Order: sequence, then C-alpha cells, then structure tokens
Amino acid sequence: MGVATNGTILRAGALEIRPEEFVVRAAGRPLRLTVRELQLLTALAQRSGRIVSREELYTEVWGEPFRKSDRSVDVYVGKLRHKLEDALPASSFIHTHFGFGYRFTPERKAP
Amino acid sequence: MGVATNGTILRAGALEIRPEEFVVRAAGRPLRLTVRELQLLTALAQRSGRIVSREELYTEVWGEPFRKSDRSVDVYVGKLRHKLEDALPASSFIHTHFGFGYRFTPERKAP
DNA sequence: GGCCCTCTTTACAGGTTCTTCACACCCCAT
DNA sequence: ATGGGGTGTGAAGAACCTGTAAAGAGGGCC
Repeated sequence: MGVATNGTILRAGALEIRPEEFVVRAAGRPLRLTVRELQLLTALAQRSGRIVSREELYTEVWGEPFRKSDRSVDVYVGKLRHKLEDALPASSFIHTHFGFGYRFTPERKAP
Repeated sequence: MGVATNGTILRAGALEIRPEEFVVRAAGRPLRLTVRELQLLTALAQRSGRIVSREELYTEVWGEPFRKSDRSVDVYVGKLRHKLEDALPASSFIHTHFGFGYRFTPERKAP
C-alpha cells in the first residue's frame, strides 16, 4: 500500500495542503494548481525536511520508471516555485540540492 | 450508511432543495427537474464548497462503479447549469475544476 | 402503434495541461 | 579559470479534459 493520505492535512508555514480535497491554501487563500502540480507538491510535503531524489519524486507522482533524461520534475518544481512565490513572497519552500534532488522546507527569506 | 437526508432542507443562495419531497425552489418558484437531475443537484449541494470528483458523484448518484469514459456526470451538470441559469441568471452554482471535478457554491456573477 | 419524456452514449470542437526539447546559466572538481 | 554535467525555463506540439448537440434506447400512456 502507498503512503496513507486519508483525511490528511499537510501544513508547512502558511501553506495548508489537503490532497483528498484537491485543495491547497496559502495563508487561507486557495491556490490554483493543476493535477500534476498538486501531486508533486503533496509528494514533496510528505517528505518535508528530507532531500528527495528526482527518481523518488517521479516514480511517486508519475507512477512509472524514471529515465535520467526526463526533466518533468524540474519543470514542475519551477511551476510550483512560481505559484508559491506569487502567493507567499516572503517564504521559500523548495530548495535545490545540487546532484541529489530537492528538499521541501518552509523558510523565511533573507531580508 | 449513506449521507443522511431525512427531512433535510438544503439552501444555497436563492435555491432551496428538499430531496425527500423531490422539490427544488429557485427564489420561491418550483424548478422542473428530472430524477437524475435532482439526485445530482442534491449530491452536489450536500458537498457544497468542496471540490468533488466525477467518481464520487457517479457512485453516489448512479450507484455503480465509475468508468473513466463515462460522461454522464458532465452531461447532467450541463443540464443543471442550463436550468439554474434560466431560473437564476444572476448566480452561478456549479464550478468546474479542471482535472479534479466540480464544486457547488452559489456565487454572484461578475457584473 | 404513435407520442412523449427521460436517460445513456457518442462525436466533435475548443480549451487546458503535460511532455519534451533546446539553450542559457550554474555549480563543482580539476 | 576551465570543462562538463546539473539545473532553470520558455516554447511548441502532443495528449488529455470538458461542454454540448444529437442520436439511440427504453418505458409509460393514450
């Protein structure tokens, strides 16, 4: 069985993710995400604080084997970063770890 | 057990739904709906404010497993929208969430 | 039968999202 | 400082999703 998500509410800073209800709120306001964006954000938030490889993210979200040349994860990380930046400009959530993958952690940006 | 509907009156804007009595009123005037239309509208109104998948709506109203190719929910959403538009042109009730499903929420239309 | 009404299914158009590619830039080891 | 793989990202076409008209199927009634 996969990761338990029943009735789950994931919180991270001012973000509230309800995967079951297809809803993400940023400081109370609903965030407009596509299916893939929501899936990827959920996968990241479920692994909050850990560095996660593209392979792990890809197999979790896309449900098929990862090819090293596939850039889908990067593209969607970019889309998520942009939407999160629009909604919560004072925070950053998705951090790159060169050569390893991404880490989801809400951080206050440097002033 | 299913959703409790005993003696329930669902209200949403100028809409009043009495599932037990097979009656819907729009600003006091009875709305002429078929059985399926009433069932679907009731299912939506019982989940007011939430994004609901076609699958959930289909299994609730049709009482059988959902096939991805089945468009019945979409067709009936269209019929409901048309009748609600005729009765209450200033409001919109059923909102599409691309890739996820529908959300029932009474909203004043943009002027 | 013929008519009417409802429900189901299909087809197509139009719109949105997803995938892939290309290129620029970045990071690190040498 | 330089080289080479890693990462960010815009753009374009493919793939997928939704709205809706229309046709077919079934039942009830006269």
